[in-house]
Amino acid sequence: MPEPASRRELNKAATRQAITAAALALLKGKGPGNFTVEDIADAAGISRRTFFNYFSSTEAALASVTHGFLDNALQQFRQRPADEPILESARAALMQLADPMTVAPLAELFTLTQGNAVLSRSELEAWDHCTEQIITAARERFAGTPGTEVDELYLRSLAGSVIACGKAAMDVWFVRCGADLSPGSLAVLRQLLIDSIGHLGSGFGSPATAPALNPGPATSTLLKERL
Amino acid sequence: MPEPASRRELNKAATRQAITAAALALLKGKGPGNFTVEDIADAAGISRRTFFNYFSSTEAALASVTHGFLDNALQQFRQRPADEPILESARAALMQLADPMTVAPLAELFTLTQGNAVLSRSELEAWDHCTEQIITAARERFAGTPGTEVDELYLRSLAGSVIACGKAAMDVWFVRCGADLSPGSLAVLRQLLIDSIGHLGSGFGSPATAPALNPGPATSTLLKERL
DNA sequence: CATAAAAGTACACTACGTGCAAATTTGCAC
DNA sequence: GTGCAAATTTGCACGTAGTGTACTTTTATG
Repeated sequence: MPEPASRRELNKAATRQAITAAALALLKGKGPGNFTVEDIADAAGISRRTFFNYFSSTEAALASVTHGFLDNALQQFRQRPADEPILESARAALMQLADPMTVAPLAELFTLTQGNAVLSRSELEAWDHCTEQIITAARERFAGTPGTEVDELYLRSLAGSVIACGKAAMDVWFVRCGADLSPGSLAVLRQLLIDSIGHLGSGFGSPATAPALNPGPATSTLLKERL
Repeated sequence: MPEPASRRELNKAATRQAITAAALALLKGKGPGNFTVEDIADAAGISRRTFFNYFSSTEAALASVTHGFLDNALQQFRQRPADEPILESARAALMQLADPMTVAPLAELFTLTQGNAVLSRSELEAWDHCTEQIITAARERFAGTPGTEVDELYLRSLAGSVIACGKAAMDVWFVRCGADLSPGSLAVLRQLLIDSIGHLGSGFGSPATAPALNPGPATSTLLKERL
């Protein structure tokens, strides 16, 4: 699909973009809960009704940021070689999240919604949606191996755990570095993602105490797949 | 706290119970989205305004079922011995969920809300809330070991993964057994919970194909803790 | 240019959630 | 049981959310 860029598609994409931009601007300017759908519509130059043609709620409009963010990782996961250990694929996909351009909007959104129950609810939904898609992707991958039936429990446990680890890494990163997008901060995020998947790969058998000044071994000894 | 049972407390608890019961009855009778807060209030014998004194929304009233369900497991987790391998504690806590009395309301709720986006959103929130509480509980446990600093990433990854595995087991169970609460069905759930935590404990290293007719080894070889 | 389809808009309507003040119930002392 | 203070319920009003519907504008196509 190189050129589905008809005028209509472009307009819709532009409108959609205008809405999320307006919503983010209002969130930054007035704080969560202090603006209405009508405010967003006015700022985006559309009618209130049209807003609802694009998003079912204010939170949905803001959650589109997270969706885009996670879709990015999912896309990475899908194009990993099928014979690669699945945790390695997950690690590679999550690593994509540490890209400045990618995390920037999410980091901003995260700092603005911290501590707001209503908004973080939509965030949860986005992560869950991503989990479902990973389950689908992983199922398709394993289905490629003929003669063996796919273990639904394995799939769902694995996908859920991977997402949980990614989320944990993001959470710890935000707490530790705030919205800092400097190379050093992103390196921290990358390491956190590696370590969380590492913990997962080692069955959480390592001690629960921080390696502190010795980040090396935690990442080097973990991803020893059994296949 | 053996007797905080003043008249006021009892009345409030009764009202709260009446609300959730009315909400569940309406959910069963009319289906999700086909009844209003006013309907619930009428059925519970209170005013619409009073409903909102107890719950912030219809979904919140229904999610209280899930909260009670998960609080049960959390309570189990808290009273496990502190020197026990943490995954074993998690397994024991999750095992509590396979009790007929405990799962019954959740199973009913689950079948009624299957495929309803609005309602499952509140369910997600409940699971996430439980995750946060497990993180707190686990942090307190590890903090008991002096001289060692607690690794936030380990904590959050672990708690998130455990919850994800519990959720995965429940999902698979519902798909496989529906709302069946027979001893056999509960045995299946118990085994699913054991297996999911087993996968987690072994770092998801076992092949992704179902053991099929050989359920034994999957559970016996997994929980080999490294401590 | 004609015309059909797609997208945006105006309007009306139900329901949600909350602040507020009046009314009712409960706990407690006398 | 009477009086009184605190807790709880209730009715009312208000702004906002979300949706159905019919109407207008924009875009694609011949």
